[in-house]
Formats: sequence, C-alpha cells, structure tokens
Amino acid sequence: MRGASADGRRMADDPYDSGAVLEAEDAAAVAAAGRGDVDDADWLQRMRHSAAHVLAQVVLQMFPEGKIGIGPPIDTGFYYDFDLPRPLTPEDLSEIQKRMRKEIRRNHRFVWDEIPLAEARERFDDQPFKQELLDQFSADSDHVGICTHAEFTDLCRGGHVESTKQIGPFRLTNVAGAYWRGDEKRPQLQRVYGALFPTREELDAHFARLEEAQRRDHRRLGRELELFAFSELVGAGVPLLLPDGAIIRQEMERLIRELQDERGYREVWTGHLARGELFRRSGHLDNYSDVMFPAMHEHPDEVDAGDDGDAYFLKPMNCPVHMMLYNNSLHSYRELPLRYAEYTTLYRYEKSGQLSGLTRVRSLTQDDCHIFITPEQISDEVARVLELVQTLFSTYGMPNFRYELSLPGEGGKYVDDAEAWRTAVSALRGALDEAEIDYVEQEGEAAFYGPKADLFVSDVMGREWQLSTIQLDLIQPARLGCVYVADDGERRTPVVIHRAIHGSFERFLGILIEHYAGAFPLWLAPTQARCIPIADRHLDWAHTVAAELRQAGLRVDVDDGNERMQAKIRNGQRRKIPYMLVIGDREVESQSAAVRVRNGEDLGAMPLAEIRSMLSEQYRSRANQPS
RNA sequence: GCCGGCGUAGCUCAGAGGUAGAGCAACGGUUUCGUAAACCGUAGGCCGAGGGUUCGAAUCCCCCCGCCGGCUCCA
Repeated sequence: MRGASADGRRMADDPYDSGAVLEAEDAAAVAAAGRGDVDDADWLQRMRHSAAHVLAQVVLQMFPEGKIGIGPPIDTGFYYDFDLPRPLTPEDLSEIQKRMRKEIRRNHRFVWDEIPLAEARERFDDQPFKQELLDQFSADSDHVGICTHAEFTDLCRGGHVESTKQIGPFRLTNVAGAYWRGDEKRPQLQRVYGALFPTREELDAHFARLEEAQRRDHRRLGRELELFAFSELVGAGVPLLLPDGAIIRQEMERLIRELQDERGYREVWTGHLARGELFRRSGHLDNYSDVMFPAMHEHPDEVDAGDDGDAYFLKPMNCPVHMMLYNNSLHSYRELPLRYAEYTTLYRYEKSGQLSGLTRVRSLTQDDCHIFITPEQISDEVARVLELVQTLFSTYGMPNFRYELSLPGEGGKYVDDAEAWRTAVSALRGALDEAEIDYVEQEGEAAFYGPKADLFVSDVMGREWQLSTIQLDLIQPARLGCVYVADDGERRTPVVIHRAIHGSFERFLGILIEHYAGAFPLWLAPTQARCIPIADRHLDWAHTVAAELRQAGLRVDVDDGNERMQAKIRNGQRRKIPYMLVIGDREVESQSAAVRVRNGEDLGAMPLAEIRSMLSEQYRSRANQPS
C-alpha cells in the first residue's frame, strides 16, 4: 500500500521500523520521490544532512537549554555538535535515536527560506554558536538561509530531502568531544555521530565492513600473531617487537638498505643524544620543543629556567646531527650529492591521546637520510628519491597511496626567503609532474625550513597516515654552517633534502600488517613454511626437510606436537604461514613433502629439491606470493 | 592535551557489597591419525596501581596509570 505526501508526490510506506526490510521496489520509490534531477551522490548527502537536522531537533526536545553547533554530512553519515548541561550517555543515544525515528515517521516537510540577517539574529538569539556564524556570514551577504521542519529551524545553506520520510536508514554510532570550529582553545562540544546509507542493505554492509576492518586491525593481529606488544611498565607509545615482528622488521631494513646501497647512499650512525645547543641553532628548540622529551641536565638543581643549551636531549630527528657529520670535513661540489642514511631510533613526546598502536608511537625508527646537494641538483635528486619510493611501494604491492605537496602559508613560522621558496617549490612540483604523480597542494602545511612532498596511506579504519616524505631544507644548512666549495672556488651553502621512504619502520609495519591482513608474502613471513608430520614415524624426515630448507636460508619449523594433522593445519592456517609441508608414509617413501598453500590449494607431493628452489626463488625475488 | 567509554586468567568475556567463574589457549597423559578443532586431566588471578568509605570492596568514592573512539596536534 502506498500513501501520498502533502504535495501529491507518491511516498512509500515507512521503511524505518526496526526490523523492516525494504523491498527493492519500495527502496527505489523512496529514493526517487521528489528528487527531480538530483543524482545519487547528492541525494545521499541530502539525506545525511537532513538526518542531522532531525538529530538536532530531538536533542533540543530533550535539552531545551542546549546550544547547537553545526551538523554536516560526512562520508559515512552525519554528525551534529551540541553544548549540553551534561554528557550524553549510551542510553541517551538510544533514546535520541528512538525519537528521531518517530519524528521521521511523522513525515515533516523541510522548508527552506532566505531571511534578512537581522531577523536571523533575533530568531537564534539564544544560540551563541549560530550568532557567531551569523557574524561570519554578515561579511558576504545581508540575507541567510534557514531551514524549518516541524518545530525546529536551523541556519542552513540548503541541501535537504523534501520531507523526513525520505531520510534513509541510519543508526547513531557514538558521541565524542569536538572543539568548536576545530579550535582547541574554544569550548569543547559533544559530537553525536550517525551512519546513514540509501538502503538498509548498504547500512548493514557498512557495519559489516567495520567488523571486517577490526579483524585486520594491526593492533589485534599484532597480538594474535605475536608480532609486537606494549607494556604498561615499559611505557605508553614504546612498541616492543616480539621475535616474529622483529623478523619482519629485519626484512624491511634489509630491503631499504639494499635499495639505498644501490643508489649511492652511505650509512652512518650517530647515536641517540645531542646537546640542546645544537637544536637551538637548528631552530628545533624554538619550533618543536613541545614534541621533544624534556632536557636531561647533569645538575638539574643549578640550571636557570630555559637554559637548556648544555643539557642533552633524545634526538627527535637526525638532521642537525647529520649536518655536524657533514661539517666534519670540507666538501667539494664534486662530492655532491652526498647521501647520509641512518636507521637509528628517534624519540618524540607525542601527546597521550595521539598514541595509536604502531602508527603513532614515542620511539620510532626512520629510514632517514639527508642528501647534501647544490641548488642545481634539486630536480634530479628529487626525481631519484621518487623513483626509490615507487620501487619500494611496488615491492610491497601497495598501490593505494596519495601524494601531498605541502607549501608555505600565512603565519610567521616560515623562513623568510621568497626566492629560495620559489625555487624549491617549483623543483618539487616539477619532479612530481615529471614522474606523472598525482598530488594535491596544501598551503600552510610546509615545514618551517622548506616545502615537502608527503605520501599518505589509509589504515583499515580509514585514518590517513604519512609514510614517505621528501623535504627541501632552505635554512638549517646555513644556520649550522654547512658549506661546499663550488667550481669557482667560492664557498656556498648546500641545499639539503630530508627524506624517509618507509617513514618509520614501526608505522609502516602497522600499515603492512593491515595491508596483508597478517598474511605476509613469503619474503616477509616470520615462518615461511611448516612441516607437518602425520605420525611420529614421520618425524625424522620432517626434521630433515626442515633442516635442509633452513640450510637454504629459509625460515622453516616442524610441528611435532601430538595433535592430529588436521589440528596442526588449522593452527598453521591461523598463523597464516605461507606453506605447510605435510609428511606421511608416501612422502617419506618418495623423499618429498605434500605442499599445501595458505589459500588452501594442494600442490601435491613435491620432491624436496623442487620445494627448496620454489621457496628460495620466491624469497629471493620478494614475490607477492603466495596469495 | 581535551571529551566520552573501558581495564577481571595469555585471549574473548560473565560476576555489580558477603568463599573469584566459563570457553579457547597453555601444560601433563592417552591417542599416531592424509589437508581448518581427538580424548582425559592439571595448572593458571595483588579483579590495572595507590588511597578512602564499610564489620566486609573486583563491586561504592577519590586520584594516578594504561587502552579504545573522537577532537586537536603531527619537524
């Protein structure tokens, strides 16, 4: 049975009752009603934005003295920010949700209008956040948009469905703190989040995706696969790699060493400490002391406030130290580019609320490098670094990343040398274009010492993390007295490229775990193959097979427990071991092993020599196998 | 750092003022098996730390620490 809306448009029966399943026909009818030529994506935004209005409506019903912020659509639904007399509880959320569904069923129309600013001021006289928005709008126009449904009116530029019944299936998910206008110095509001999709199926699929994502969350897999751990006693943000996690990290280091050695990098080692005076001269103590661990003074009692020059600091980055290394001798332009690579752990005091598994830690190890070049060499060297990045990511089979070109913006933190910035920015941009890399430009995101190109990937929860970075430094070399002798005999200041390819091994490992869902390709897998003897009489040959494969440099073990073969296979699968080598009477007889691939495929009995060469080749070539 | 939620066995969780529980994992024994879970048994806990209320606290209160979600930040 179908009803009709007030203006005669055909409406479907209420599809929002919990448990009700939309038939495809009804869903289409709901979606099509009143849409005109609005496309699907826009319509979805409208549903989400409209749902936010209903959310604000019922929250004000429950808290008449509440103050409302803003309520935009987001990529999975919507949110609305509130200032309320008390924190919202999970019970409040279900109550709000219940009331929202009730209001939606009443099928209120959304009526948009444009009114004079002064009228809006009066209308929202008890809403300070709206007043602030009006202040802002008053610069552009003397009229503003408002949208009314039922008893609720919101300041709004538009973009709604026609009436509340057209709002798709949704669920309120959580409440979180959020600063007004994203400014940490402004009041913190309560943000209520909701998920909303065009159909119930898509909403369910969204939550199924979330669950699936949680299964491949590196924090969970790290524990299940015994890759890493944290200890409350050791401290927050200090990841501890267990033996299997350490193997993966060794493989990562081995890869980047190999790639960098081939490309003329020279490895150095500079330890973990440096004096405050160094970081003062480099500019870090002024710009970034809040992320540095506090000074370590020899005689803390005798120190005047702020006198950290003689204190030691844990290095938060290597750059100034590498510049001291560079200054150890006088360099000719003929030696450039000079590339110092270092894999030393750095320490950054990330605020407690920022810490997150391996992706945000307080002790991190970069594959860090500083390249000293002449200004003329910028483009070529950046191109070489980009090539290295591409090679690394294709080795890992990770194609899903994006680049950001960070440029200077307003504000005083940037080094004042317009000419140098222009040169550096155009060199970076040129190299990205030359490599045919897509990127977005971000103003105000540059480092204080120069522009940078960063590579971002998303984790399984959709959060973006910076991995690779290529930064041009226009200031530190001069501050720290770096020079080279040019071909005319003059001493000049080199440009320095700061770059990291993995970024940090810790973060990259976290991303990698999620990328492979813990099922690492053979070259990274902590255990590459496991021998599974069917009965005790097969133990000897199983151990022989394992020993021979280990002799070839492969990581192989034997499950010699007293479980049945099926249980051993199950355990091996759960460990996500790439290959299992089943050994019974037939295999002992023919000096072979039955090869089971992680994906369940049975390759049948293969002679030991053949297994060895197959696995060795996969290891050597760092193949993205098995699947 | 801020707002909210949460810390009970290695893991997942139950217990909500009155004797600390289950499943899986672990360990021991039996079993010797052909491609994702054999059977029996044993052990495992300062209920995150400290302080308070109470005759009595895993349970209520305070304060730390840690974790989770979000915000802010990220050289």
